[in-house]
Amino acid sequence: MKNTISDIAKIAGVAKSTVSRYLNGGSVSEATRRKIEHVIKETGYIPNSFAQSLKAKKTSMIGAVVPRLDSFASSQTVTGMDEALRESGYQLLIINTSQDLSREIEALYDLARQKISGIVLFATQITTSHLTAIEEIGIPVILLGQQHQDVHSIIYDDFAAGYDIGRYILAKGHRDIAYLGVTEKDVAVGVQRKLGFQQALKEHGGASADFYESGFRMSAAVEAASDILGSRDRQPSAIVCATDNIALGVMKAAHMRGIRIPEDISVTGFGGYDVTEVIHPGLTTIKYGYAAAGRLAARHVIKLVQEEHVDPLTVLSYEFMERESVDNRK
Amino acid sequence: MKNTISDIAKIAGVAKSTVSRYLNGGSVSEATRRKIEHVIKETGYIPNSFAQSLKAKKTSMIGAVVPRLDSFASSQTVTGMDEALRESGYQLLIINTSQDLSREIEALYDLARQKISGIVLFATQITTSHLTAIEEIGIPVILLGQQHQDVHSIIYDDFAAGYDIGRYILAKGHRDIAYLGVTEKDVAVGVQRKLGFQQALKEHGGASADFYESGFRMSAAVEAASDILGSRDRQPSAIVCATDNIALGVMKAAHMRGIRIPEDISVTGFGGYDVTEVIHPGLTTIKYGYAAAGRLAARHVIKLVQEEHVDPLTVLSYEFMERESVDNRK
DNA sequence: TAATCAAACGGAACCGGTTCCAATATGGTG
DNA sequence: CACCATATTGGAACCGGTTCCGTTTGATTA
Repeated sequence: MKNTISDIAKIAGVAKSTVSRYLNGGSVSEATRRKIEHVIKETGYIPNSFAQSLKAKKTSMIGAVVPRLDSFASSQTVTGMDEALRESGYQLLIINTSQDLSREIEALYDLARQKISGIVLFATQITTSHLTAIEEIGIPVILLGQQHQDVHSIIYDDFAAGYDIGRYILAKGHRDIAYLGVTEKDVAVGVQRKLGFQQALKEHGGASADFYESGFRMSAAVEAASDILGSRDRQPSAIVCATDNIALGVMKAAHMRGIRIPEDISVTGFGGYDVTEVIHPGLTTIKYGYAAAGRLAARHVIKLVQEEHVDPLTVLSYEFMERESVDNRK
Repeated sequence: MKNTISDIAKIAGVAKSTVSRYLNGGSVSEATRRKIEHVIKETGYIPNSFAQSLKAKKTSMIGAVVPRLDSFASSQTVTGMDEALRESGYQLLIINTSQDLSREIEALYDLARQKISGIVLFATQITTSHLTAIEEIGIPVILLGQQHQDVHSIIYDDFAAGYDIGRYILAKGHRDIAYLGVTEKDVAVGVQRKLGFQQALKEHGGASADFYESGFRMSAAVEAASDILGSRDRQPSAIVCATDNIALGVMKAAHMRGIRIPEDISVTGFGGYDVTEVIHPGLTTIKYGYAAAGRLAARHVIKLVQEEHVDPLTVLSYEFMERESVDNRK
């Protein structure tokens, strides 16, 4: 049972061009329409989409290149993208790079080979390899989470968010602060948030902060936090964390040492993961609209595919979520 | 700049069959090899994978049909699948159905159209439409999370897990128990876990349980829990929840009412989400190996594609995670 | 030196659709 | 009834690769 369009045509006693017309809404008489319909139902014929795309020279697929799937931010964003794409008749093809930069490049070429119409790149760093790849494949690309002047970008306002967190912590009276960040290779998370925070610190004056670095995973944060909490010299009264995951790690480390939050030490996060709301105490954090960002990225990339105008840079806003993890400095 | 294999051939001054041979490791002389290599580098030629798959009549893609992406279980499982597939040279195509059963059916046909080699279906319910679709598309399918005699299945041992939880709660001295479950349409989560729990109850004797139903989302669980905790008649000393999300909802509801866990009431979950470990108190729960399940599903589907033997049913084991959310009944 | 053989290569068919174009059928009009 | 516009249909070319087959070339061997 091969079931190609020629088979259908033969059985129905018509030319395959007629079957094709039937399938694509061309002019077909009522009589043959019924014949063909019957044969198709009978045989369970499913058109081969390769042959179609080969002729059409394109697909209705949009690629998403993500560093990891099992994070709150990624999965929310991807879900948002998927919704928006489906509404517009596009299909999403997700490529997970497991945080391997070289695989991001591979992914770009891979998607080009598959004649994907557009790509959303969940970026952490933009290297020259990225730029040449984007250039070479000749497919519209949207950068999500990082910006570059040569590529359409959608970013979160990490600087402003960091600034807000800084102001808030200072307004709560904290003067000895630990900032637990991540690698500066990640411009948005590692640099911008910290810069915003430092700006607040500078404007305020009279407060000092020590800067530490941790990995993105919670276990790394637990370790880093243990170092901070365990040192015998002056303890910070607040720990500002570059991500919610890190903040959760800090809270766990604190709890293991019998340090109470927020009575003994205050903690803040970044991201607005769902769990930050349900845990006790609730984590004060910055909430980004990941799903909305995904939908926006989808809409942008579709516009680019259709050669409509898209602003080269979109800055997304955020929400400040004040919960219970920050106390007034005694 | 079209850059088809014919263009390359023309520029290099050879036949396109020669270029094809060059690309696929056929016999090509050193001289022409260099010529072609040079032209390809020069033009940035990328072969069109449609044309390839059209001829090959298949792809190296495996589809995953998932009800939602933004859940811990799905994203972990998908990540595991992705890893295993990549190792074997397959690519993963994820289709998110947003918990819409009819879209699962669509997805199956969609994947068939795209000549996907195999499918892993993250199932919640198996209807006859599912079975006819699976039958009709003629592509190997693995059911993950639910079982059916006619389809290769991988399931978690939900019955045994429910039984273990029941025994544990009873051993801790609880006699008035509330079971907060989900719809029985979901055989694995809604039925099996409950049956296991009831079995433990029956074997033990002398304890009673009230059964409630909630949705899967945390907000639904908060509401359901509020009903249980708010009723004036006899309060249960323990609430057994069918998922971790529901347990988290219960914990939140309890906290909002000033009810302490585990001092005033004990709580258990199912699933083993990461957060259950970091929250306070840690949630006693059943931990499933989602990533491992994903990898296994990938291996199974690959075997099916290669027409090797696969056991029709694989039952995965689990880990009992005893934490702090259950106390001895006073 | 002639016969033999393998490597290298070109040409053509094929995968399964879509679409253009020309041929035929249909129907309405004067 | 002849004529013309329109609807329907079949045939063939094409999309961009792969592969089979037959020919050419150069080297090896008798």
